[in-house]
Amino acid sequence: MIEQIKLDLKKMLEQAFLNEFHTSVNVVIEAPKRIDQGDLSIPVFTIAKAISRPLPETANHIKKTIESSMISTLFSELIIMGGFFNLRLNSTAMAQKVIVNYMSNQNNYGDSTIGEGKVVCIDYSSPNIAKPFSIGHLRSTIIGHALGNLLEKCGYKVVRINHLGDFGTQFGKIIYAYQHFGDEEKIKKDPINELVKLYVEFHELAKTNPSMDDEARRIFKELEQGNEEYTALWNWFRKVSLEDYMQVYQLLKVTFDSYNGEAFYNDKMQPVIDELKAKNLLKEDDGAMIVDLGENMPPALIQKTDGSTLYITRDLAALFYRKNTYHFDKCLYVVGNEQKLHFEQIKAVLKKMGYDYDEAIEHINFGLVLQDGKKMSTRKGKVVKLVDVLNEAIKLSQAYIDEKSPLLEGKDLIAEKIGVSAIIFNDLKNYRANDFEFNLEDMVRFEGQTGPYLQYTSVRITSILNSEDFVFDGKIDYSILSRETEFEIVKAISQYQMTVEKAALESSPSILAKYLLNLASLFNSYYGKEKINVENQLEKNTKKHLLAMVRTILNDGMTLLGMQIIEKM
RNA sequence: GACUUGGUAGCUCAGCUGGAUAGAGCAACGGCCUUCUAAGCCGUCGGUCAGGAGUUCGAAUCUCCUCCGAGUCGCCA
Repeated sequence: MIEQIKLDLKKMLEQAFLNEFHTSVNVVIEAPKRIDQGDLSIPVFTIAKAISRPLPETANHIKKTIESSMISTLFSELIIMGGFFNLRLNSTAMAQKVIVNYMSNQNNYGDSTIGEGKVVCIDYSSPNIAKPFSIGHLRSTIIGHALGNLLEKCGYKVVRINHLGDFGTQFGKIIYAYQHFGDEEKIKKDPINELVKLYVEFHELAKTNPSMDDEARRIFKELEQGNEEYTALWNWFRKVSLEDYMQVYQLLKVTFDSYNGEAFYNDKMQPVIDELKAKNLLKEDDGAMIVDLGENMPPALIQKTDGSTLYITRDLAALFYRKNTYHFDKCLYVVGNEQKLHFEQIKAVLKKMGYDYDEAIEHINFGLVLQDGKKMSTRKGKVVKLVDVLNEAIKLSQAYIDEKSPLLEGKDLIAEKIGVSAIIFNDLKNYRANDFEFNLEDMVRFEGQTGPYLQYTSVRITSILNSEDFVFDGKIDYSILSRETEFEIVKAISQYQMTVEKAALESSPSILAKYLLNLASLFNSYYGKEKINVENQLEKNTKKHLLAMVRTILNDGMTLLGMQIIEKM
């Protein structure tokens, strides 16, 4: 709502300057850093320069223009402060608008229509079969899930795709290892760990025995061509791995529309290769088939010397399949920073093939999960399992509950919701592209800018609202909402929708996360100095309206991020 | 070496299409529970925004150079 006012003001002023000075100026309107500087601020420097007038004259001109305009009633004060022109909003009028707007959208407050009629595919989570669900996949899962929710809130139709890493040379290696030194019983008992052991062992031995790599490649090639023995093993590995991942998805409450992984595209790659050939883009180089992408980018390797395919070949097949099946307007890939080049290459190949939707493909990159400042690697066996981290967080929140509210009913489920949500929020509160040092202590922290802080805030409000019947009836004393402390909260409430849209458009859940922290902090300060359940009925009712709106937003926002809402803690 | 990305308080990070006195949380220290949940609130301490030069009325933000970390650079994904 504030955004709308800014926009109206900007347009009005720019038009006025155009009319009077025949100059097109860019009027910038921002929020001042300090409350005593008003609600909105316009730096006058550039405008004065554009119309070649002194600062004071320009500022006065702005003042007169606003005073004589249709929107003058929106403001209660116009202040000239040095080179800045500051405005204070008419808080009563503003508060009324916010309440009316809220009452007419109570069940879907903040919903946006910017994505109506558009389809977005999101490729996220995508763990590698036969490997543990790592902390890196956790990031992809959490970010992708939140983005899906944000986009849906904005009206997009979202297709959630778990592009399982269920194919590739790694399977040649694991099958080789299994056949040479594997043990069926052990795998049945502890599938993923045993498979990882085999994989790690393979790499150890292959260091001194390079022919093993050739052998693994051969096995994978035969698997690709349908060898029955290998296919049976592959199916088994896939099945036990998926069962393992499902535990994590259930804990995180994450679901997908499609689990089509790389293997699904096994029979869809030849057409891609044929098309590349037909378009004269494929050329042989050292026995492999590549697409030359010019001097600024390394070539894309489409087919290996032995004829088997690569990651990019499968991703291209997947891309075409998605385009034809879902007719997406955007296709997002929630994948780590280290694959930046890969996606640039995909776009480049697509463009070379003559397709025009390369701009629709977006690599939603995220920071690497580092350990001791270095990338974690499965090959060295240094993997932190996600289930362990989640369980650790749940255990800690159980300890917290036992200490702080030992009589709480349904402790176990609440502990799970707090622990899991803490992990999710910890990941989403920071800008996704930054690297992420793995630190269990930080991940399960329960004080300060954390998931539990948001949940706690919501619970506090619930507790107050439930103390006696409350109905959102709009019976409000606006002189209370227009006071400085309350009005700060009203302003924040009015910015929810804009925040959701921004987070969705920039694929940055952290924007929403920071907003929620700020809103919660505003409430907690307020709670610290104002009593809500006061004698005066109208005052009490007014304050409860404010709280109800804050809670609606907190709960909705947390849900969008993938966190879970609780009523008591 | 080339390209990408980052360097802001002791730690984790916001702020980056140029705007006012650079903000939070954690840690440290001091207050606040006979009153709506103290997983909270209030306060104190903490800064050469890596370094240098430039553009500008104005630079953490833009440009260039240097230093440091990370990632990627054909047969892994």
